[in-house]
Amino acid sequence: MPDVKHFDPDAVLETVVRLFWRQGVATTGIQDVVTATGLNRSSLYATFGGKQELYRAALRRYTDQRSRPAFRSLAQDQRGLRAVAEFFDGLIEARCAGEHARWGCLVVNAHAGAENGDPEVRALLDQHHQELRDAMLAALVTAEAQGQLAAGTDPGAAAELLALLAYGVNLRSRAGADAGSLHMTVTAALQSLSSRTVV
Amino acid sequence: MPDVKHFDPDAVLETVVRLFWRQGVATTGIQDVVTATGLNRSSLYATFGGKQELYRAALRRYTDQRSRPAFRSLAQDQRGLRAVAEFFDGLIEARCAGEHARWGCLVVNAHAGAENGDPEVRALLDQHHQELRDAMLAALVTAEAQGQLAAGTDPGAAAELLALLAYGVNLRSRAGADAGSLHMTVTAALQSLSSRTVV
DNA sequence: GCTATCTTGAAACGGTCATTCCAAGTTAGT
DNA sequence: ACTAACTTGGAATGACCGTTTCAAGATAGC
Repeated sequence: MPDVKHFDPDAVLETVVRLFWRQGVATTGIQDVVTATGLNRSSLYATFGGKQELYRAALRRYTDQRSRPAFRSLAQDQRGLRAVAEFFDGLIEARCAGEHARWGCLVVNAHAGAENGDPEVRALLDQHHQELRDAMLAALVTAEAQGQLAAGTDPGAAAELLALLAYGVNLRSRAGADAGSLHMTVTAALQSLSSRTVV
Repeated sequence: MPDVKHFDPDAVLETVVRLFWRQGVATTGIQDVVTATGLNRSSLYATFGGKQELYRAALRRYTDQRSRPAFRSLAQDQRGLRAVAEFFDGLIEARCAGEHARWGCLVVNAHAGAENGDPEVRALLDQHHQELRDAMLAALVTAEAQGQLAAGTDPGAAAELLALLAYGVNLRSRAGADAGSLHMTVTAALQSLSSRTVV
């Protein structure tokens, strides 16, 4: 009986993700969203609710579609430190060149804003961090089993270290950090964790 | 002949720093500044100019009064890796407890916002990064001279690594990261850089 | 005490913010 | 074709944004 939506909510949300990602939440107005998506306020509010709910939905979509797949392939990669190195290679490439260059990471950016006061947002940040750390841990456990880790290295602590390093890469890339310098830094980190038999 | 200011611009700026630091720039209105400082719009604009100039001044004050002194004492500390460890200890303590707990770092937060589009802000971020890296480097060169670094460790790359780690600590602490976990991570990082003769 | 020069208080500026409302339009089942 | 249920366009909401303006007040040198 009812009328049906004249747009694809998923495509709209993807547009919103990119808006918040590039410009930040606080500096992006509902008018920007209306202009970029082409739909009007009524449809926007009826579909997603207000701005904060829209931001939460964007954050969820970002982690679902971008973060988690990358974490999954890292966790499943059986090559140990090589897997970690390639994860960072892809990250740096995506952050410094191409369509999303200098956008950083939506989740990392969210840490710095005032929007992390929202408990639901905070929970998403924590979940994202845990998933990143766990993926690193899986790769490091594999590396350890293959004798790639330096003696006495705690995979758990090293996983947390690499996760924080990823935050740093995301942050600095947004301010224009040089890709070569970031690559060098990651290489140094991995070398410091590795037994010197592999490099 | 003229009248003289009825307030201390330096004290006002310190109040503004804390406002921007805690709440973020985008979410802090001029009205918030007026309320927090007690002075009115005329005096505010006559003394500091508009909001963007006020923010730039706050950033300069933050780096002058908070970042740079910490960097200086790190660079001058002759104990090598121990100096680095204490730098991070102080950082984590300041970020997770006390008056500024969960505020993160004003400069790190600035990376994520839209305000880094301002060339002058961008320059401040780059300068801050360089000073942090240089301080780390000085400590690491000292460590190397004392045989504290693992063979084959490049102090320059390691300095950059530790700088990025500091960004990660600042970011995650703002989202409520546990101090103990951060300490553990820093310890793991330093251990991975150290020759196993010292711990 | 007068004056030149600055500061201060308070109101007002146009613009943009997120959100709401409602009449008109569209659809699917009867 | 009629209707119930929903969507859409577009205007309107009041609140707040950063900034400007200007008359009144305060100060230091004469």
